[in-house]
Amino acid sequence: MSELSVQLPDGTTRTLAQGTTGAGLAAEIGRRLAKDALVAQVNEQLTDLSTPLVDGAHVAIVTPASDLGREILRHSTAHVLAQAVTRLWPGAHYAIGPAIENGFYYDFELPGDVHFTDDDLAVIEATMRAIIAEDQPFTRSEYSIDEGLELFKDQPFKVEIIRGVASGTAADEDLDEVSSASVVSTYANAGGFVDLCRGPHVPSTGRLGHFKLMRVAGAYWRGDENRPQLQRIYGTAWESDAALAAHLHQLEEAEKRDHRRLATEMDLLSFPSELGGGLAVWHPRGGIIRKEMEDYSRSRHLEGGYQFVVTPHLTNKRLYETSGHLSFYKDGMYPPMELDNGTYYMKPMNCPMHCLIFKSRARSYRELPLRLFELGTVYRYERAGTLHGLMRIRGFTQDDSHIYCTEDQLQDEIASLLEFVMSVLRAFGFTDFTANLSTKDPKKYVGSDEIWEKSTDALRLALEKFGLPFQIKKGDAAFYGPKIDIDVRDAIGRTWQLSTIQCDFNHPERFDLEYVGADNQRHRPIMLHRALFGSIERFFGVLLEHYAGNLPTWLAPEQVRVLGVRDDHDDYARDVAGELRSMGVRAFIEEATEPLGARIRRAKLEKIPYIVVVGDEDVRAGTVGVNKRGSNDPDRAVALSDFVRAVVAEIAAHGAPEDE
RNA sequence: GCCUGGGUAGCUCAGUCGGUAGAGCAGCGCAUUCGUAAUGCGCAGGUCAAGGGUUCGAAUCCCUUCCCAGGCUCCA
Repeated sequence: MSELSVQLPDGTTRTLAQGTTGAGLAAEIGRRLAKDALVAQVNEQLTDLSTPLVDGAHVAIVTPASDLGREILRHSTAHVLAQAVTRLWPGAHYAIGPAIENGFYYDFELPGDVHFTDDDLAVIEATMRAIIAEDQPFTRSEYSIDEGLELFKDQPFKVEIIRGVASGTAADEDLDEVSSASVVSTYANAGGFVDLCRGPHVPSTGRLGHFKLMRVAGAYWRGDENRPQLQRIYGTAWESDAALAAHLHQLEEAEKRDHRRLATEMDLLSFPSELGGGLAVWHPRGGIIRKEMEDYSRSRHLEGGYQFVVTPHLTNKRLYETSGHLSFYKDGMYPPMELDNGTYYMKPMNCPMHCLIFKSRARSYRELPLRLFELGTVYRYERAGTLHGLMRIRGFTQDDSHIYCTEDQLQDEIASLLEFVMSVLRAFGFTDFTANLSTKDPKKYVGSDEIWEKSTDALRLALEKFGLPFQIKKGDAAFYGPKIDIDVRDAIGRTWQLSTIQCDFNHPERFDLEYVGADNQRHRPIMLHRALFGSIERFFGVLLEHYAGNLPTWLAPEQVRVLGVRDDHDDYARDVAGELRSMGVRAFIEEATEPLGARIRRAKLEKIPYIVVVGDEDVRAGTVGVNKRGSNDPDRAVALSDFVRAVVAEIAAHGAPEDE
């Protein structure tokens, strides 16, 4: 009667006095756990440590060094941020402040026309540290809706959240802010700061402290650009100073491999402001990498049964009226050019033009699947603030292909596409793939339910067949058909969405595409869109970051640099480089006008895969000294013919399908 | 497009209170002739993003435009 029992994660049962809280349980288990405990997880539900446990519950104590623990820390740190801001700017409105990956944010509106600047972060952070030093308890209370509205009457964003929840029109994230549709829960700290929150929170602010405010940014209230723009402060928070330092170090590492920085350092390309934003020029060193990528792509497509097509950069607007894109995407297109015989646009996509190729004559079922491929350059007027290096630009080239097939061919075609895509991505060094399968948005789609179901199944089966882990994104498909997006994980664990395979029931309809079947009847083909790199520019950026600029030999702009020890070795060095070049290797020399160490250092900094040093012994014996990138232990006296053969083989192997 | 912060030599950056432009690296020249991550000396390099304004005087203060960064929104 006066006891209760709970089950712990290890399966054991504990008998506790009636009214024991999560904190009490942690204390019974051990002093260390009591000190570390942040919140309790009771029957999968997170509660404050101060909440009494219920009989028969499964209880786990959440500690900082866990995903859940960090999320709690981050959420509580966000509250401290809001408390600090209201202390520094009395009358500040605070909106929402969730935990996010690696940290947290909180959105604010300051009184008057005041805005945070970067310099304010240090002041806010100092105030937060003071609040943490005060070790203020987080005290939970519950109120009725009316009481809640009264309590937050000076906080318009909180009022809007409470009203929304009360009227049942709230978004999911708002439910995190209150407790239920009829109960408003709050957490109070010292000094009169109260925040709306479902909780739970750490017991007191003293549990926090391993955090750093990162930046201030604008963010629309409710994510709606027609509503007021608030100011968002981002921070990162961790369970220990060591974990915080590790995260900051990781950010520095990511910055070092930033493709914009590497592209400049390695003299690959630039974005001259004379061109305008989001438009790149490729320098010789970037150009040769791009050529290798394109050559490889073309050769694989040729093997894969694709037919190459070329379409213009400009088109009469009628084409996009037919495709139906003009009404949807006009804002994302460059403005029209009015000419004598009509209105023209820069092309933002290749698909409608490929449809015209399909339509140019009668098609037989014997031609299907018809796979059209083009490295097609398109122009999209991306909004100024969205541009980001090579990842988001205004002029770019898609490795774009459109496949026309019958319904019966759909299944096999998708399966072979998936295999093709991953095989090519592997050749570029990516090995870790995941996928998203986007399904029909019931509010916005064209095509019959049967075809949606059939094609969605085909996509799903293909993913399952390859054992590719995937998540279903319900309702995330474009209106014209379901799709698979493929993400790759890079060398430092970031994921990038690259390839896409999309079913399209819209274009064949709008362009009235037909083929004649074996039954001598006309049929509508299904169209698949497929981009593998997505955009060559973006893929190039991802590659650079993945390899931190240390591109594999087949892609490296300069593959071998030959250095004579003294200038009387330069002639032999030239012979070596010439021999390599005659075998198709990009090899160059740097004459011996500087000490060898300096020239080696430069070549290393330029991330050249092979540095070849030749001196007296080499001239005599027809050998070279090979200093391979990443190695600190050069090979001396390698026969030139052996070296040439090895490098040529390495370069040739790049793109060999992995099953060879 | 919106919010905040920026734009100084090819790159990275300094430039105080408004007094007229600096460093390192890279480049070029000369010397140095060297066996695996920096040889020395010298030279050159600038419409301080662009335009306008205030001022005796503007890299510096104000306005407009362009470009960049981080976010938000958007992304066929």
